Amino acid sequence: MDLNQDITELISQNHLLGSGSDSFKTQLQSSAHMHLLDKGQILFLAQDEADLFYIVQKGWIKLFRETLDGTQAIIDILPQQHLFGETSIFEEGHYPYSAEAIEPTSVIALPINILKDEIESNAKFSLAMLSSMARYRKQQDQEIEHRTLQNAPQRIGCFLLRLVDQTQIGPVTIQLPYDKTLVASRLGMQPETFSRALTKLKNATGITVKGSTLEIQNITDLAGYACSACSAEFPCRDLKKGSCGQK
Amino acid sequence: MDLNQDITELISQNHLLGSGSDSFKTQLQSSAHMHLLDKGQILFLAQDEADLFYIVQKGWIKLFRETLDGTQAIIDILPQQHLFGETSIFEEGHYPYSAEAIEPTSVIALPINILKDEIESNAKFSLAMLSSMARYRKQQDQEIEHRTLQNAPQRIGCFLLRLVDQTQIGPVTIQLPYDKTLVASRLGMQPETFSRALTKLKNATGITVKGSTLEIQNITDLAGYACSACSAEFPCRDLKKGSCGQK
DNA sequence: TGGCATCCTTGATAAATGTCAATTTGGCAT
DNA sequence: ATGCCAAATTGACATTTATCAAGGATGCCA
Repeated sequence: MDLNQDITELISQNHLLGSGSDSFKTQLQSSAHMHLLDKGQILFLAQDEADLFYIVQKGWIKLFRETLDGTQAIIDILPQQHLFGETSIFEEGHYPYSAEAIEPTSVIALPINILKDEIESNAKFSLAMLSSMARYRKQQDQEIEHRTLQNAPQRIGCFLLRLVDQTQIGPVTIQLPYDKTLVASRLGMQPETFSRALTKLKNATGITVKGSTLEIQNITDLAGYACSACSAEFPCRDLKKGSCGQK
Repeated sequence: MDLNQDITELISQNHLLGSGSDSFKTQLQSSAHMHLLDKGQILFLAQDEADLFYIVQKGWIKLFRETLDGTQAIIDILPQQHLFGETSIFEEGHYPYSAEAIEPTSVIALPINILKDEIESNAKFSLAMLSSMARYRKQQDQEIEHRTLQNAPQRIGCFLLRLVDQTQIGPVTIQLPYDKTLVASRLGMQPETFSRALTKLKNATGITVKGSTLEIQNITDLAGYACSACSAEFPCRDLKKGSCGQK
């Protein structure tokens, strides 16, 4: 069947899950379920009891937390292939964030117990988990640094640089992966600030913007502008891999 | 000897190292060296080759990274007992940050290979490492949220709350652990902003300030002020443990 | 094709934070 | 005690970002 085929691939292609034992992968596969989510649909809320973890099969998942008055802090916006919800293993069985589909999205639900057992019984796998956590941690460190040192236009520039093949030289055309409003909140700023900051970035680096399609004339110029307020040297090789890490 | 005594205790009391095998601890102990650092002395720089990791024995260690123009982003300021430098295991053997003593400080240097071997050979230990990383990760998530949602006075309030026993009710006297300038940079703001924000906090919550000694009249008021812009409910039990996590 | 909802942009203004400069304070060593 | 140095505060001002309000663009569905 097509579905099983897909799930098998998703599991084995995932950096973390793929490094598990065969029996682990078989077990996962046989208990996997696909969930279809509408745009805006909530998959789970922070503090919910966590029996399942997920892989994004298609679409995008927004992870966030919110204060009592409803203000949201976006933790991340995950593309295909990404794992999420698995850290509840270390959170006494509760999700540490809420998850919502930002467009029609399908996810694969997998029992978290199977993962937990594999971590505890397969030393090699727990090392893989460690290195996956380490990669994530590095990303978070970078994120904090960016929020501290970069202004709005620079954060946008940095975001764009991660969307492109950084070894390329010539002009590149890229597509924003989701709404500008979402990019804004992903970068911790208001939509209005994003809009104005993008204009500034345009004037400073010569990129062109048409809707959600951007053209970078000169990657080096963009990097010079964005990365001057960052401790990581360009190209950000760490981040390229990091951005495919697991949640 | 006193020194060996101390090191033995430091190692066994550390949440992570203490969970290692006996031979691991013996090995660590026999290759441990004490380093004395003056105020302002650099222990290592980001990107340095990492053969050693450290425990703070006495004093404070500032972890930071800086951009080309010398602007610093403080990652953390570590008190006694804290581990640091160990994540270079996952960074191809290079330190991901620089470390500096902010006052006369002694640290214990330990060979990172011993740690690496223990992680790879002792499954139980690698689980402990995992949970230590998970705790840290949670802290980082919180940190990002705070920077996104809290303003300067609230961040200060939150910082103060973590210095006190949050279950207490009556007035509490606390001592800032280090310079206000450092607290400011730890919270990602300028010294001037810190000073003014502390005045605001004073007016809003009735705390009193005399030099580096603060008195909180009513913890609940302070929490109401600071935690209203935070997704974690007060008291922040996660953070209390988290703040003793490893680096 | 028209209409509608959503997203995006822009303007005006306010609030928060950063920057620079000038004092003031407080601790420490002589 | 005195003087000195670093830390802290305060004022004036610039910059950045947020907020509120209005108008324009875009895409989708009937």
